[in-house]
Amino acid sequence: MPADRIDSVVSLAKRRGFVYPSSEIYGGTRSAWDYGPLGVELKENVRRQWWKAMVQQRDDVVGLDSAVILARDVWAASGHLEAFVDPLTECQSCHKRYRVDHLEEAYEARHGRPPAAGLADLNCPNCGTKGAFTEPRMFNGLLKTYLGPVEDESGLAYLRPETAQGIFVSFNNVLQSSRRKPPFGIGQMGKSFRNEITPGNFIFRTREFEQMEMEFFVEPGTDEEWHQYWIDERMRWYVELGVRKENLRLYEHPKEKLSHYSKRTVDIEYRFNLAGQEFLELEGVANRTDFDLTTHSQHSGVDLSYFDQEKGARWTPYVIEPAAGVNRAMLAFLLDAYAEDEAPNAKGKLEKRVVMRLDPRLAPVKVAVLPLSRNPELSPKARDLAAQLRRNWNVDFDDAGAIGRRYRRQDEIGTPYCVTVDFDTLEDQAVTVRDRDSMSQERVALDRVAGYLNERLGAC
RNA sequence: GCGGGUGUAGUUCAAUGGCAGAACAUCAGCUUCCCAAGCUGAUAGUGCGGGUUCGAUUCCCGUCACCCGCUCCA
Repeated sequence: MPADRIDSVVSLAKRRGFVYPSSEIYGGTRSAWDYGPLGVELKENVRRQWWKAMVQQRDDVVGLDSAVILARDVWAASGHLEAFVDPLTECQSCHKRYRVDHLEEAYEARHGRPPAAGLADLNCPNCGTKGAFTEPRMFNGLLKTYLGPVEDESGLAYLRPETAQGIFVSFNNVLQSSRRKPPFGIGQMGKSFRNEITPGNFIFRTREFEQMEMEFFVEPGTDEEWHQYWIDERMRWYVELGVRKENLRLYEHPKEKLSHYSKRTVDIEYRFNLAGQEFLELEGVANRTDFDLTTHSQHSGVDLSYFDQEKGARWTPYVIEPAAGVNRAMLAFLLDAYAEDEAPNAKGKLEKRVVMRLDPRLAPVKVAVLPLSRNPELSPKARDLAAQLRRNWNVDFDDAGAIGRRYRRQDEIGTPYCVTVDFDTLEDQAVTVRDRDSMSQERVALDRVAGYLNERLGAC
């Protein structure tokens, strides 16, 4: 893979309308990107494929679309208020975490004065080691807003930093209304917000981003098996949609660095070659144990455990969570689809061709209809065909300029099929269908075009 | 957050303290045109804000954005 592939993809993204810097006419705004006409299609296709694989095609998963702004108590219970908002430090000896202000208050209470050298003067309350604290850090913050007419504490609300909590707090409702029982899952896609300290690297880390999360509820004791199942399942998904196996790898989180809710987390990493690192996280598959359901039971006073009729026992399900980023997935698909090869030009000389080898299910445009030239007979015929095909797929119609150039334009955005209407069409009622990858051409009768494409594109 | 770098048309690059150019791309027209062909024409730019100056795209300051490195990364 060329080292500058990311640059080529970023440039192509802007040029062809996948991704632009947001608010560009005002100088841009940090870490915000807009998805253009092709980007919105690609992103939607990524989402659709996830939903199909994770919800629609499974009997044991149902969907949900919860609110972005949840009750404030949700974030107190989930641990996010504590873990996300305050300056935290960690003892490098025993890896216990503290709020910096708590430590300093405790010191002052004992000595009557604040620590002169700050954290370096403090002993770890747990293991006693002195001066082993990391620099205090504001962890990923929650974005705040104020609801209602007065901007005061009573209206304070948070934008969700993950979609998962909306699932946990609706657990009982879904359980009841969908008549499912563990093992079963609840899937959800949507925007989340994190006040990242260091956003950047194109769309890789942004403060506003989109998640595809699924919480899979299982009986305690079966959780480790299910965890492995979902790791494999998610790897398979990426590969099936065009990510090369050699560009993926698994990363096992070290025990001492696990997040507050997790027993084991395995990341699916992709070779992004960003931020000075070869592999970066694409998706996390976490075993969240019964942490979330238990903590919400305690804080809300509503029992979120499950009564197992068969066994006559009540237990709190463990949760396996595959949590993917839509934007990261889209970038990975773009990077692995990007290819340069050679194709003959009008003079028969080989020239560089940029081809996005996107899986047809992901391609923003499925079919381009191209009359051989702009002509009072060809163009209307081609327009009619385009209108007909448009009932099933995203279709581009283009009659401007040379035919070769129009093929190249479609190659660059990953359109799998080009249909050319030529002067013979007026006689034989047939068109040429050209395949993006094989560059092969086939003559297909006009009234068979939709069927021909349907065989190849299926339910794209 | 720290250090460094870069901001000129959609893109890649020129030039200049005194009218900012080109190529490619885009758009329109001509061409029976199957892989970025040809011809004619058109649209389009000094990130933003100050300062110095008769005059600033150029020099200075600030700011914003992006890139690289470090840091961070539940």
